[in-house]
Amino acid sequence: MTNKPLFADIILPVPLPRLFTYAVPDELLHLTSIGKRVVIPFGKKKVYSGIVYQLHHHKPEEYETKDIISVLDEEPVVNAYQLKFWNWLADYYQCTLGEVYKAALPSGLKMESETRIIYNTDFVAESPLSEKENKVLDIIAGKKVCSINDVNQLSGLKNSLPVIKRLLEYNAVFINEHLKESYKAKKEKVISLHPKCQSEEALQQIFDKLERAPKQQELLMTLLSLVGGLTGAITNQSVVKAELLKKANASAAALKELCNKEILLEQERSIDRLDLDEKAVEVANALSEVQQIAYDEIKAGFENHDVTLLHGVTSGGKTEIYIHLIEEQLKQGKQVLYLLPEIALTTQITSRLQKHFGNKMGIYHSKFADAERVEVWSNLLQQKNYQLIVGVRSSIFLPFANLGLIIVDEEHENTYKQFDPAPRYHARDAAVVLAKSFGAKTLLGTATPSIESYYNAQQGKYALVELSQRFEGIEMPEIVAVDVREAKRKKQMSSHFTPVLLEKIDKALKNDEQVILFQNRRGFSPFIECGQCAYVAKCVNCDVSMTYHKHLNQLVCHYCNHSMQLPTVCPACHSPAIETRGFGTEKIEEEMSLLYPDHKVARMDLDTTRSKSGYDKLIKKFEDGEVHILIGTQMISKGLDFDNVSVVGILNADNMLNYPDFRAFERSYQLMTQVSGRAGRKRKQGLVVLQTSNPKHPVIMDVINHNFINHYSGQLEERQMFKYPPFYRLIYITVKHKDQRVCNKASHLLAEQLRVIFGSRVLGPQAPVINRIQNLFIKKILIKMEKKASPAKVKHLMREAIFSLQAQQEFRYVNFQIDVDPA
DNA sequence: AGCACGCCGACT
DNA sequence: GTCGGCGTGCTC
Repeated sequence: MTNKPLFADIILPVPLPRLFTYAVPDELLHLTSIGKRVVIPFGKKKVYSGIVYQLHHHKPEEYETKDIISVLDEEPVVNAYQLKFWNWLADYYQCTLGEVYKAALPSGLKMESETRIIYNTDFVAESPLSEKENKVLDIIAGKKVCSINDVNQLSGLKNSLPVIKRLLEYNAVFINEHLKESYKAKKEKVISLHPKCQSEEALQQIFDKLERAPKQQELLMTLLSLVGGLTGAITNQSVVKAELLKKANASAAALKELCNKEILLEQERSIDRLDLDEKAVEVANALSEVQQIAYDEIKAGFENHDVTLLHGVTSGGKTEIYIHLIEEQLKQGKQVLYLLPEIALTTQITSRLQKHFGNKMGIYHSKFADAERVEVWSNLLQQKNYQLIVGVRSSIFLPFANLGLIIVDEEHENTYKQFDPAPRYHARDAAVVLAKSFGAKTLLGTATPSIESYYNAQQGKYALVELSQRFEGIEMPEIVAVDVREAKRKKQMSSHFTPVLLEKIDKALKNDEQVILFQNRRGFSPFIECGQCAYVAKCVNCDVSMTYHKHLNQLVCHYCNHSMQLPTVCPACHSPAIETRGFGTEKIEEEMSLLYPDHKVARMDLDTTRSKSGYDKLIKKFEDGEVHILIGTQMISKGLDFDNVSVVGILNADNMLNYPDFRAFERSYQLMTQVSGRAGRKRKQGLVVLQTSNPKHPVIMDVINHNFINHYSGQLEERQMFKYPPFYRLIYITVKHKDQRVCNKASHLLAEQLRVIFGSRVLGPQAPVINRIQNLFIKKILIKMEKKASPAKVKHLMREAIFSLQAQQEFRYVNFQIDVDPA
């Protein structure tokens, strides 16, 4: 048999729309297989790790292949289900496999080369070096081995590359490309009883021998108590070294002595950071009658549907139903994925689930260290203990092997849609596809279904289960709309608060109850304006006004984070009459503190919860009653349960409703209903005060009446009339370029070209509300396709049009990005 | 996307 | 002259 040379098509973390073919050298033949990571040279000097996508014998003709350097894995890190799923994603959301790869793997499993500069200790200069060369060489000599970045930083030079290059020519330094693997298994030292001493008699003798060494004796005693007594010690249980020393208050020397005497044994154990011990697990609570009915209906729905939508009111006890469903899957040895929007994935929900599923449950969260994500990944890969994964959007990429169920909680949340960078995927929709590939079911749960999902349910594509009673007979909150315009006219407003709201807050605080105030805008005020000449401070990079943040005393751009000092006089007319306009959470916080000096006010928004602990701490404080008034952005609307909130205030319902987007009403309804759901628990009806200048607005009426169906049918009618989802499929093409003229021209030509094929389905190009972000001008083209049109064909034609445009010199650097099913 | 290469103006 | 900016082309 002749051995034909083998080639591998590799997925690389580069945004190029193709795979790269490498030759598999003979010595790696038996090691190379699909789904494994391989190290390959790329370009002149880069080294990457990529994923083997397929193997074949077709030698590429147009170019010489390079060889694979090495194979990193003994077993594939990506399985066949995943590769199939990646393919679907790349195709549906119009991105490259490389982009999917980048999004899918935790960075610890991706490796990029880093150039290392190594000092030549034998170097003797033949001719004197320049000042710069000397400086750089000294730095390298000092560190022996360093990266280009190190040199740049330490030398203060903007670009030290040319200098390094010259040093390289003199042979003063060497260079090698080194793959760095950022993930390292964490190790810890553990102590156990030495095997020689693992019997009762042996221990007795040892204690006798140690009579004159009380410190060592105490150490041994402590070990015994920590492992749970004599039996624990004899069955070889171990204790973390640091913990033992601390508990016994002993010195390392004493411990060393015991190890030398072969009484104790010190070993290194790589900890998974995951607890592998079986934990006591709580049995799930029995379902209430209503919950039981919903549970049965969900199961019945799965009989003949792949997807079931559970429409259950806020605090209807959905989680309890989920727990029962998960339990059932785990009993059958199936895996479950429980998806939550980023912000809702809090200790509140995870600890509740952990009680039931103990160490069978893994958490996949973007705020966790990457190492922990790698561990979740490998735990699943090796099919260790994890059977339930609770995670955010990106957990759909985990290496599942036999999924039985995916739960998408808060299905309506738009944070399931990734916007930047590609892949611009919707985790809910992708989850349905993922589940299908396993023959598994998907459960969508929410109190405020998205129009799309509810439509699918109404059409019979999804099964629909309604859970309309709140858990334990808690009443739905009473919602009152207060007319801000009228209050303003009557001069009754104190700042941004109507008398009704203040009165209710007073009452709640007097009763020792808590208050939540919702304002969907962070910062102090959304813009500052000169009272003299109407100058408004704008971002230098983006076409937006700068938001004033008082605690920083700075103006911040919410699009690019550019910040600047607050001017003391107007930059345009030099008048000192600079005024803040509008209001954000920060201002509300300040005003509340002034109005209620005896109560603790806290604010929860992006600025106060940048860290994971910041968020948890705030919630804990509020739960413990340390904070009486909580002010927040939409963050507070998501999946939080508080026991003692009697009043919720929505400070400005209008700015959501007026947002120029076809989903503005849908989103407003969802947001207001979800925020309202935070009010009232345990035998007491909560109150929601909704401040608006248009109390008769249909969306507000629907919120007040808890009338989802009316809201839904109204929206559906509009969607049909104006050609929006669920009747039409939307695709946005965003055109970006730093030169406005080029951007305009490119977008016009593209729209024209598309119109030839798609006619009036093409809208635009239009300048978005914010037409410049980070110095790039933006135009948008919208394509509205009938649902029945083949998306594959549409996308193909669209790609062709973009491709032909990009082939023109003028538009070579124009950036086109495609967003399928935009949120 | 990076990153090298090469051309050009600015400044010791 | 060299430093650094930026436009252009390439990656199996």
